[in-house]
Amino acid sequence: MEPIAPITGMNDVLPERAPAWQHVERVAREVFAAYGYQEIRVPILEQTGLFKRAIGEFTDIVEKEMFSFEDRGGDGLTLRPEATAGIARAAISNGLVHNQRHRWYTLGPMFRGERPQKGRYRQFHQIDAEAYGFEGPDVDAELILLSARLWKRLGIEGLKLEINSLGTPEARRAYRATLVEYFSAHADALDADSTRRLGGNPLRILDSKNPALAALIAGAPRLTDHLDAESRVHFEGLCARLDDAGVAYTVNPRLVRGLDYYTRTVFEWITTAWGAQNAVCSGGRYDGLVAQLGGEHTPAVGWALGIERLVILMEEQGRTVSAEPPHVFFVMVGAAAERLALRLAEQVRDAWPDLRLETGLGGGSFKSQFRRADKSGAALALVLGDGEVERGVVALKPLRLGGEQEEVALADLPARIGSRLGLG
RNA sequence: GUGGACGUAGCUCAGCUGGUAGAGCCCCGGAUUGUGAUUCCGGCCGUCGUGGGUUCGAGCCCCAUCGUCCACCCCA
Repeated sequence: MEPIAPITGMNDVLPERAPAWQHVERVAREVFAAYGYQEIRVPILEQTGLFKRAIGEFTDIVEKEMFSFEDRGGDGLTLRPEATAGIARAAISNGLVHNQRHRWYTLGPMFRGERPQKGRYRQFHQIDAEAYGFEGPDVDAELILLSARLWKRLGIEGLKLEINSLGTPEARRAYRATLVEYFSAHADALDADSTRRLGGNPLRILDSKNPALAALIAGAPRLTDHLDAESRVHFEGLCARLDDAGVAYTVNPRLVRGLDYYTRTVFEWITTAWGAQNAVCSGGRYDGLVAQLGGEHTPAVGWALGIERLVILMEEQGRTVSAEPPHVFFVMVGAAAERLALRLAEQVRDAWPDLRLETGLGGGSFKSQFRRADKSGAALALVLGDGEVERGVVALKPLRLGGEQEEVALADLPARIGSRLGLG
């Protein structure tokens, strides 16, 4: 039989690495709770039209990266490539945008059909923060502070914050026209990628990593010079609050984002440790999105971080997280011992609900079961063989505790385990 | 979509200028017959990614194909 292969770019998170994921998710939930953000869960599948409308028809994501298909009724469905569109849709569907304010987070898988490489996968996982109904730069600042706290809690170092403002859609449109004019005048100097972008998303030319274009880009008209007055005030408000909080940042006038829905604030937390896949967390404001999806005009802002990238970063910085070993490993040799041991194990678990007790299922000699007991990292071994069964006792052998091996009567087992391990 | 590397036991890898496969780890058993990490001994494990071709003979050469990784692009 041929084994069935996994799907390209879709990875298994094995038990060895799962504790790191759990840690990231647990800390994130705690930090969100500390700021009053509530969890919202939305479907992984949405109508294809939602993403086209939200993200933009001419973005790379929509043009060539979405996993789209028709269901049996002929409806066009798409595995979500990002979380914001679905959440904005859910807010509208559930009547949560009228005169209301919400701070939410969600977490889960996203799908984009790109070529996989380090830190980039076809199924990847994001933690996503969203705030609806807040107009001012205070929420922009809060979201950034929240993320900064997350890095601190996770012990991640070396992330740099870059921020920028794209202004209102009108200001952005005007700037875009200026930019097209500028780059068209120097069309012969552009490389292939930038020429392609000139028609679709000229702002992205500013983001080019091609050193040959550096001078040309440096001479391009600046977005910050074309900001409308209100957006400027908004941006200054954000900067002031970041200054107040002592969060270091760089204003990067070339920072634009790949998704069409951003307005005003955009930001990225980037790592200098990698090459191109350097964005660990990024987001911005999308005041027009809810209206664009058919809801009442509602200001909104949020960010998303990539769990895979965070976990890689933590590993590279030596912050590994491993599973909690069992407290107790039950060595049981012989048919009678095995049956009695399973019964006793249940009694112990009844007495100590938080105790981690692993049994030597599958049998094996004393030697091999003790080897497993040692490998499991358990502090204490329970030993049950024919001799103990006859005597009506269980042997307790400390593996990573002081003290001697002892035999205890069956009825005393839970209490004795508790006192050897120093449990409540 | 483009470019570059690599695909040998469950895992990490070795295999010289082509002569029908090795090590370590893991797992199992043993070292006075019921007690873990170390040490020693033994055991288990492979159609060398797949399909063609060249050759007396290919893991080593050629072609194709699939897959993985890295980079570009894009993004989390």
